[in-house]
Amino acid sequence: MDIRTLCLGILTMGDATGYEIKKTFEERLGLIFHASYGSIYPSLTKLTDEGLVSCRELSQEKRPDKKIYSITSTGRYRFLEEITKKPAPDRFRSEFLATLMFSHLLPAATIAQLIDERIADCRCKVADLQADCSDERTDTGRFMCGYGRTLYQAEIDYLTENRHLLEADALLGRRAAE
Amino acid sequence: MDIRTLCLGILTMGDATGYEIKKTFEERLGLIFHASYGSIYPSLTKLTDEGLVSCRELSQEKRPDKKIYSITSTGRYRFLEEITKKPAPDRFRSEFLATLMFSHLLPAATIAQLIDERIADCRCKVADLQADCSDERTDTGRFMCGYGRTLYQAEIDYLTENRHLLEADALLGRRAAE
DNA sequence: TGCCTATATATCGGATTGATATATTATGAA
DNA sequence: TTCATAATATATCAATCCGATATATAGGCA
Repeated sequence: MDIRTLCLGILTMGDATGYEIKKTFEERLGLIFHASYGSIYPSLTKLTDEGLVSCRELSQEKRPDKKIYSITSTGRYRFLEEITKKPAPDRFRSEFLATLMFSHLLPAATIAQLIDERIADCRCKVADLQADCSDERTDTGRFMCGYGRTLYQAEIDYLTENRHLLEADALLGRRAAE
Repeated sequence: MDIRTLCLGILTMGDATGYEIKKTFEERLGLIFHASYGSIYPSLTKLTDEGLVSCRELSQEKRPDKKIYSITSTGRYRFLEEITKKPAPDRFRSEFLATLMFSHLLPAATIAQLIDERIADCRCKVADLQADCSDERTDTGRFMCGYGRTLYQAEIDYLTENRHLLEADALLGRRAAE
């Protein structure tokens, strides 16, 4: 599944412009999938060429012109085909964890600060998700919020209980380097 | 932090060939960061050009020739600079969750099977990490294993307790489509 | 007045993936 | 025995995607 397919998915929920699709990615898929204009606009052009979406232009007076995209019936069928395929494994990349892998090369205070900031970030995300959840009207929406909240909370708990392991390696590494 | 930097980090642990660096990514950074040959080999070439690593060639009799890379002192310094920077936010992409976002378009049985398979995958990963953990000799290694295990277990628990929310939406969606 | 945010489209360089090519040996199954 | 495939090793290519940047207008606010 690529961004082209997910644009199609977003259009099953209603017509939208490229700009609105970007907002949907941020607001509703933020936990799951990211997409930039640099991939969304070319996707929409390609989908139009393939007849999976249609496009009507709307000139506005006080705003730049809009291109409003609608999914076609071919597009709807293609999207169903795509989401019926076995999903590819998750892709994950964490510079935070990559840094922690080298704890023994860093001062213990740096590691401590890094973890403090991470925990603060996670708490912030838990709070945001908690707030969003009450606005969600579907069970699927609530499921997604809960999913994020649970995993962020699990991370907070794990970091709090096990950070001493890294802080110990940072101290040992320093001593070894002296 | 890019793959170039992480190759440098792996070389702080000892000399290695491109092939061995790839194995290290899979075995020790599998949870955290992925890299393919298509990014590792060009990285090593560039790092050599920049003087951050050095390279000696070793012709082998019963194997293809090796290029063994070593980090230089400039490289070591550069790596420390890089990991002292504030880490960029995690990048995450899940086709599994993206599919679940559209539960209402799929039969309840498909959703159920998808979640069953996901739980099986997670259990498998928890078991692998459990086994790996006993081989780890550093606190940092044990911390990383524990981190993965905790998050996969949290996912299993959440899916088990909340899958009914999605299965309900799948049934509702079907009924609405009829 | 100046600055930021929001609306809206578009493109470009650079990073990265996944597949493929090439070549040899070892291992295990049929 | 024979066939397949895993392991060792390097390298490149098309396609994908991100982050930054360009362009333009309007509204809010200090």
